[in-house]
Formats: sequence, C-alpha cells, structure tokens
Amino acid sequence: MQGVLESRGASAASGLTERQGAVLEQALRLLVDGGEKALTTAGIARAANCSKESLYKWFGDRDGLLSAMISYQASKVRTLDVSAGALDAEGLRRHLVAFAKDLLDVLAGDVSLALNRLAIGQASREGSKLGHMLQERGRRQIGRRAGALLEAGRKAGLLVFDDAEEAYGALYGLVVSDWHLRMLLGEEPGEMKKGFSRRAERAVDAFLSLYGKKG
Amino acid sequence: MQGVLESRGASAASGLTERQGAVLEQALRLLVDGGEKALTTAGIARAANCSKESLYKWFGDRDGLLSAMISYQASKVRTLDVSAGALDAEGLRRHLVAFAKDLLDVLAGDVSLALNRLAIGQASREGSKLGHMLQERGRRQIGRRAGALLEAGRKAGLLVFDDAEEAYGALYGLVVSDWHLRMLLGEEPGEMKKGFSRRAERAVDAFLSLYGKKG
DNA sequence: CTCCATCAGTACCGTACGGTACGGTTCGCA
DNA sequence: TGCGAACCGTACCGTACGGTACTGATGGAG
Repeated sequence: MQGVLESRGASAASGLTERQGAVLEQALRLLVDGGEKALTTAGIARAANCSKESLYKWFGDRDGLLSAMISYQASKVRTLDVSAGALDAEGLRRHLVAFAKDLLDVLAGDVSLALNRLAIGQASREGSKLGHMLQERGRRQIGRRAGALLEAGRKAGLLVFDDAEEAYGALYGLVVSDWHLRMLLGEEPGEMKKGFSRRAERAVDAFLSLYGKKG
Repeated sequence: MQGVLESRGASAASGLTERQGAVLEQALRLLVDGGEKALTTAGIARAANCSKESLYKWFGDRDGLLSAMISYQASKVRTLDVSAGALDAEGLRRHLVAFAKDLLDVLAGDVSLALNRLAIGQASREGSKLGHMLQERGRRQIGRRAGALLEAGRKAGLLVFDDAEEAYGALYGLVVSDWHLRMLLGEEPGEMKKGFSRRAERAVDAFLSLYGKKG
C-alpha cells in the first residue's frame, strides 16, 4: 500500500507512514471509546486490521505506541497564529473570547480528555514521559498563541502586565477554573459545553478588568 | 482486637473498625508509593498483614476497596470553619490568603494526587463513582469553607458579587490555574511548592481587585 | 475443656495481557 | 518466473492479577 517514500498524507508529518497513522487513529478511537483498559495490543491490531508483530516492529513496545499516539494527535492540532494586524480594544476582546472558547472546546474534546487521562494514569510510573510530552506539545502550543495575543495587546497599549506568564496563568485560571479536572473525573461534558460561550466572555471580562489598560 | 462496639479511633467515623482503617491506611501508602498498578489485592494483604479473604469479606471487591479508600481519606480531612467574628479588609485578605495556601497545599499532597490519579484513571469506566465521590467529598468540603468566607466578606460589605459560585470559581482559577493538572501529569511538586505563598498572595490580590468593595 | 467465630497464610483457578514466533499471502522488482 | 521484503492472522508462552477455597492458629464464651 505504501513504500519507502510515503505519500505525505495528513499524518505523515512525524516520519510515520500513512498505514501507521491509520493504526494510531484506530488506537485513539479505542482509547476514547473504552479507556485505557480497552487499549490492548490485540485490540488495536484487531481494530486496525494489522498484526501485533507489525505493532511491535513499528513502535517498539506498548509505551512507544502510547508515545506515538500523543505525538500523532499533537501533530494534527495546528494552532492558527493571531493576525498581526492593528488591534483596537474591541478586537482584542473578540480575539481573547475566541481563544478562551477554543481552549474550553479543546480541553473538553474526547481525544484530549482520553489522552490526559492516559498520561495521568501513567504519571506515577517513574520515567514515564507521557505527561511531559502532553505538557510540552499541548500547553506550549496553545500557550504560544495566547502569548502572542497578549504581547500584541501590550504592544497596542491595550494590556498592562510585567510577567506574560503570570498574565497567561490568570487568563487560563479564569477561563478554565476547575472545569478541566471535573471533566477528567467523569462529569458529563455535554451539560457543561452549553455554557462555554458565556463562560469565555465572563472570564475575558474579568481578565481585562485585571490587565486592561485602565485597570 | 475489637468487637461490635469499636473503640472509636481516628478512623472509625465511617463505620469501619480500626483494623479495617489500618488496612486502608496501608493501601493508601501503597497507592502513593507505586501508583495504581502497585495497588494489587495481594500487595495490600501483604502490606497490611491480612488475608485476601478478609479484604473481600470487608470491602466486597476491588472497587469497593477503592471507594472505601476515598471515603476513608475524606473522613480524615476536617475543614476548619471560618471564625464568624467581625471582618475588616485586612482580616479578609489574610483569611483568603490562608485559604488559598491551604488549597494549594492540599492539592499538592501525595495522597490527594494519588487519589485523583486513581479516580481519573477509572473515570472512563461506566458507572465508576470514584470521580463523583472525590468531587463530592473533596470539592464540596473545601468549597463550603470558601463559600462561608466569601459570604462573610459580603455580609461585611467587603466583597461584591451576585453569584457566589462564580466568585468562588474565579478565586479557584486564579489560585490554581493549571498547576493541579501539571502536578497530576507528573511535574515535580517540590519545585512548585516553594512558590505557593507568593502565588496565594498574588491570586488573592487579583481576586480582591475583581470582587473587592471598590471594584 | 470444648465449641465456635475470626483471621492469617497459602494454594489454587480462570482469565487476560504483553510480547514472540510461525505459516501463508501479497506485491514490488529483476 | 522466481526472489525477497513486508505484512496479516493466529497460535503460543510466561506472567500477573482478581477472586475463591482450604488449613491452621488464636482467643473469647459457656
């Protein structure tokens, strides 16, 4: 189906063949549906119509497979950069609200929740790099978008802060609060999702009253 | 060692005998040290010098044991009520900072992190009530203390808010941000704990500038 | 002293998982 | 047409776990 030179499909950005990407897709699907316990090598092989031998040839062992799943999923998420155009107060607010809503939507996503649960479950193990990987690939990525947005706001004289990291932490906390943990603990996200827009606006209002120009 | 009328030890508040409490203590110790994978029935029996048969007689099955561990740990935590004395602005700030620091300390505790990891790992399972239990016994408990504090502040004319739940959510988010998740993902808490005091003060300052009287 | 309940310790069973090995098949390539 | 690489499907192995059954010891009640 594919040779050495893979056809650079949507998933081949990490040096994986399309076939391997499809396998990881099925593995993610299994993880989302049944949790970590359902994520057995035999189950993945069955769901992806491949052999266990191929799994071990491609990913080394089970941990390598889990790492590949996280890398693969992270490679699919592309954070759109903020437009560098001139910002007015209302534009900044709209960008912040959009960012806040996107953040809530991402955190509430099936795959995100499943991968976070997986990494947290493996976090007790010594030398488990899953948590670190998720942190690096996830938070850094979305934090970069927020950082650029905040910096643009400061450049435009709309925001006032000394430590961008602290300002971002406040924004994150106001937006997310303990909702992420509650969803990770199994609280039905369907009910919470309906309030995301209103929650994002409220949080951004609070953030602007803390770090806004006149504050 | 004990009959029907147990001697009301520190752990017998949940209808458990001292022996059973000691077993749960060992189970928590195992969980903290080695994570969920180390929490086998044989391991618990060995660590607690009891038989597996007794474990199943007392707790039914493994899930019952896990539930009992959460209930037991929750029963040990006693949230001290806020003193109902008259509050001035500085007193409210000190109370809020103390609450914030306690919150961070609790969330960063070994047992708390281990139990949260355990409940999150089981959250994918259908009908797993561990997450709900932890949410109810943990958040409600500490949220009640915060609620009383906020209400006292409002009664004293020092705080202004309509929805107490929303105000508490903002306080929680400003204090915790994503630190809880980062610790759950395995980030070394030793390094973070040093900044708890400063972080608590900063968060409370921000909270007061949002919900303080003059805000 | 005898009876009985409880419990520790251990052996045991069925199952399921991670990982490996092997036969059979497809497909590119000379 | 023949060769070899990749791969699927499956059988297999060792291990470890959850849960049960059995034995022997302890200790209190009558």
